Amino acid sequence: MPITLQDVALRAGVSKSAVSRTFTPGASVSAKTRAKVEAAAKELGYMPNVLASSLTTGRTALVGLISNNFTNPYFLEIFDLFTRALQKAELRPLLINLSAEEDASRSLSMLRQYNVDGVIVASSTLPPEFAKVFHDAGLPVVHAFGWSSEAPQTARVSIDNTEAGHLAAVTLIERGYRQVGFLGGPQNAATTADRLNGFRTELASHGLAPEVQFATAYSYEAGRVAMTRALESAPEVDAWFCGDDVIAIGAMDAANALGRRIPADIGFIGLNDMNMAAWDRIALTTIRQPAQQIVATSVDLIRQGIAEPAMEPQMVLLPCTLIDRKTLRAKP
Amino acid sequence: MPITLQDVALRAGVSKSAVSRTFTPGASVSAKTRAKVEAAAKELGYMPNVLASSLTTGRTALVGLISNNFTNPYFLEIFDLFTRALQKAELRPLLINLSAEEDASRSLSMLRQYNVDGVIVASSTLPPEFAKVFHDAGLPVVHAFGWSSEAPQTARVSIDNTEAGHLAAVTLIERGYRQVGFLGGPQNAATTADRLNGFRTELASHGLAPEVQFATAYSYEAGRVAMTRALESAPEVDAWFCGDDVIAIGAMDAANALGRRIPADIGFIGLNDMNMAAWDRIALTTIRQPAQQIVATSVDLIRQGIAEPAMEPQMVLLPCTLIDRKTLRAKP
DNA sequence: CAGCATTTTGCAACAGGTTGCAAAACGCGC
DNA sequence: GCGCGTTTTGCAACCTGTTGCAAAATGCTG
Repeated sequence: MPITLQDVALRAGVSKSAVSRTFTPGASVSAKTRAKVEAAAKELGYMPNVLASSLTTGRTALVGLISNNFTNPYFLEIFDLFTRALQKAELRPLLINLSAEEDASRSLSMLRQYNVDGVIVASSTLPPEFAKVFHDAGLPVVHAFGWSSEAPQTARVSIDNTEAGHLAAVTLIERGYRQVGFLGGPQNAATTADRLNGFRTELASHGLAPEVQFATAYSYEAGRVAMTRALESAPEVDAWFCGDDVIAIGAMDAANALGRRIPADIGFIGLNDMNMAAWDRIALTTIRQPAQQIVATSVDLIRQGIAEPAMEPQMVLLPCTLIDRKTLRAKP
Repeated sequence: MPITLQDVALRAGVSKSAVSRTFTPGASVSAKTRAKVEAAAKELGYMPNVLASSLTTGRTALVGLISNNFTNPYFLEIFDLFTRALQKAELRPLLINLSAEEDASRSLSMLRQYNVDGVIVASSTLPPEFAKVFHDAGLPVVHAFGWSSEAPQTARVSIDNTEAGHLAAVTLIERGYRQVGFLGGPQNAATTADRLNGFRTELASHGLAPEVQFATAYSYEAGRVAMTRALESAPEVDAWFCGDDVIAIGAMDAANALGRRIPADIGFIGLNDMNMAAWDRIALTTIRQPAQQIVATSVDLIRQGIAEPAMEPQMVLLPCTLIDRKTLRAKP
């Protein structure tokens, strides 16, 4: 049914090789042949079959895009950025949703079956070891948004989470808060430990120690239930650093529901700076991850990894910045 | 490098065909051969190469998932549902982001190059004609969330938008609103006209006519600017039906910014019922689209389309329901 | 125009599978 | 053990492109 190389060759009166070479950048074809082939191809509406050519070239331009963050609106922004960046790089994202999948290793075999050129893991809750599996299978991989300081050596790009924790602590202290809390994302998330660490060390240098709680997921509900519990068990805390904006929103709604006003009675600072954080009714003071840069860098790294498989996996840390809105009281 | 059919055949002491047949459901292999092959395959860690087999079978299990709604959080829920449903059906989503792409037709050629088995268009702003292009190219296609009553005949699944408009009008009237407005999504969106139509006819039967406005996109900002303008030009309107939840949120923030209280001074009803609509600080009264069913049906239709390409494209309309929260005053 | 270097071309093998067909093996009744 | 119908098996061709290699064509110099 569809037009093949053969058809075009026949039509143009040349060999299959000539046609193939016309569509292979850098191959040796005379201008005359090229013209004939292109004319024939156009007439017939020919498109080379990527899959067939992948057989010999070993390249599919397919990239596995793996995530399990489908309840956190921030990741819609991330997917938007990733798909655009990949498209610009002429790479095609094969999207894998690991939210419900217990058996993550199956995704490896699936991606191998499709001969993907590389894999991007966009998640902070998938363990770094997960990314390593691809690396060990000889597949270029980069882990975005999932840095942990003690993770194995796969390429990754993220903010410096220790630094983020530090920044949160500095900010809270500067605003005069002394009884502070840490409401982290899932305890097993790669990033949580570093954030807590940075937060703790900075507080310690002021002789303070945080109340520590964890939400069970990066979601509104998880933030809400964790904060409802926390307000019970540690009512004295007057400012919380939340490991994620959506958790922060859930937490704030929990606080409001218990009659606490923000920021008059209790302050909140989030992390991510998703678009929604700027909405009037949210107006969340938060630490911004440079999502655009993280994504651009990740795609760059994956391209390098594809072009130069022997290369050492690179790890890049990007800086984060404070975005001041209305959920923390002003500097005294 | 990777293990091939050949390797397994050699190892198991059988022919290539025997190995191939072992991995082809329904093919004729004796239990003994199958056992030998499976053992050998396991030892070597063999996985069939889908791409190679696609050459002869013409099947890739790849499905193009096309959208341009990457700023509306509702669509993260949609992507979550789609990826899961597709995965369950053993289909792989090749994700295409058309947000920035002016030349939509390029996606057709790209998807053809990858030999996708089918295409799902998940968008209300891509014109029905866009879906038709795939249909005309002989590719099974279903258009989800983009029904328009006068669209060409491609398979599609959606709520009955006329009915949704009707339901919104009935609800507003029942609550005693008489000066009502319609703040639609983009004017060219497939669904907008039907919604307005249903809304209008029901109002007309009560001798009323709505103020009509359109947002330029399905986004918070678009809703906000449209409502800021509308509150200026039609301050007398005391309840708005918004063509989308996120537009409604932007609109409500605009109203609040101008000092109007919700629902005391002005009421809002949205459409979609995204998870976020239930958040305390939003608590949006809205019309729920049965997203789960729309997705499940779409995936079903695409499977049918793949299995039985000659089949007539089906069109299914699902019912929507009112979810009452706090942005409309109670029944008098 | 011959002679030589360079570029272009087609052939055939190959990538990793699938499948129609005929031959081989099997199962079973007698 | 034989004959017959079924099932299983392997061969070889094929799916759509790519590529090494040698032959053919071209360009250039003298």
